[in-house]
Amino acid sequence: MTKIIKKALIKKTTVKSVKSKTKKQTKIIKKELEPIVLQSPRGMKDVLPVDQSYWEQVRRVTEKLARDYGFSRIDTPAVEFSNLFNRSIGEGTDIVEKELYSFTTKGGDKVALRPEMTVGVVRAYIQHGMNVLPKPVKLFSTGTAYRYDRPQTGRYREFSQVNYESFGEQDPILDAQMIQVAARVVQTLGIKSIQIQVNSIGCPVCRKEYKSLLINYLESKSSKLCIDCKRRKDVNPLRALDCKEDKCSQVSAGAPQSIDHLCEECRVHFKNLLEYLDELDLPYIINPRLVRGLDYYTKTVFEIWSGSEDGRKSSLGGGGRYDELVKAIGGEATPAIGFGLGIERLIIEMKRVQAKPYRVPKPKVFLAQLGDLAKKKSLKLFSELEKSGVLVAESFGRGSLKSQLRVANRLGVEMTLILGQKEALDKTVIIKNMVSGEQETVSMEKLVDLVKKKLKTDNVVVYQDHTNG
RNA sequence: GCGGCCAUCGUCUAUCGGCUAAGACAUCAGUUUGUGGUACUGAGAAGUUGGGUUCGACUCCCAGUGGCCGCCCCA
Repeated sequence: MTKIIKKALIKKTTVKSVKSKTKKQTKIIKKELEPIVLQSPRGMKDVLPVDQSYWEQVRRVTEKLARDYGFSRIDTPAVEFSNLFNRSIGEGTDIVEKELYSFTTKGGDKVALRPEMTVGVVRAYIQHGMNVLPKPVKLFSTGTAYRYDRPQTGRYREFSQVNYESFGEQDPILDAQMIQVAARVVQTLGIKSIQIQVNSIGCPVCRKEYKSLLINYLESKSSKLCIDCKRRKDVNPLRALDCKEDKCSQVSAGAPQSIDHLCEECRVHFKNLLEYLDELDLPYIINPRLVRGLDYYTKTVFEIWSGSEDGRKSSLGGGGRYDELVKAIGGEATPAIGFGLGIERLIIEMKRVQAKPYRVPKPKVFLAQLGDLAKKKSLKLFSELEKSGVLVAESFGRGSLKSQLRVANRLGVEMTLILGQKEALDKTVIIKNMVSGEQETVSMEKLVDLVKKKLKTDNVVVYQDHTNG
């Protein structure tokens, strides 16, 4: 970025010295001053038309399930005050420490692009006094989030999430239901083989005790840890349990596990959750080393993983309970739980398992026009068809009938309406059946109804064939 | 933030220290002007950027940029 500006500045000065007097040349020079890089910023992708069928499918499924499970939609800004994230996600976390897109506005406000969805929803919940609504308050949101890290497949600096949050209910039945919703979303999208990982990291009280226990343990085995984990044991000891180094996993195998050191309340909560999950027939595995990268979680944490056997597994999303968060950022104490799923990751997985995307309806009628008068009339005819609900394709810019029919053929339409000079004068239109090639001339007045009728008849035939077969 | 691999038309690929950079698919136009497919003809379309080595670089070297993979982290 700075490089480009520098380059431009350098060019500017050199150009000035050889600046010509003619206007034309100045114009060309001006163009050179601001080189436009034809490339989206790092880690940010265009979602192209060819991919929209997958996105549309995700939108449909996630929104429908949100409604089915009683979630109301909420949209919050992509930008929030920086300290909202610092306090809730945690000062020491990677997300805040090195991945936050933060900047100061012209007015001097310190703001940041949201690195996840939950915190903004919680802020909105408090700000708008949603605590007066009947509990639980269930909110669904979807949008982009931003993290400044190194892009890879399924990991972008701008990425999209769907997010489900529920406020005001502490019963573990809700934990189970949220996990169920997450699994439902993923599986409804066609990703059947998934793995649900659950864990409990306790409440602030028992987690603190467990933490010091773990630190003591790691301290005693310090010599057997890798360099990273030596650092981790002080910063975030729970992370050391997740290290892939051989020697570290040996150490962590013998390490105290958080679920063995929960307080009575947390232990019962977790036990009940597991019972609900059993009741739901949701297969899960307890991953005692599942910790999440955000500080606000308490008790239940979970992740949904794609279940590919060929090695490559990726987390599609996750979430957990955050009973302390609402109070921590200024609301009244409210138990809550939520989860997010990464849309890009869902789509990667859908493609991998060849899940069906949403089929966008295609036009079955093509409108071809020939000659000046017909061209003028065709514009209105098109809109009349559109208004009556008929999907029509056209290629008004093309001159020859031949090339228009070629397009019609390639689009695979059922019929082409031909409006030529002669027809325009007679107020008629030719209907050409693209399968049989038969043509008939009909009056302009009857056209719309006739087209609709023809399409309908065809559809009926299709349905009949279907049921009989 | 660290390490590794990669970079040619819209897409996929080829080639070479001398390049007028080749092909396929796709696109557009046409094959006597009011009818689709196939076929045929033609057109447009590329070396990521900046330096260096060299008589000469798309090709070799360095850096930037971007992508991919691993770590870290996570969606």
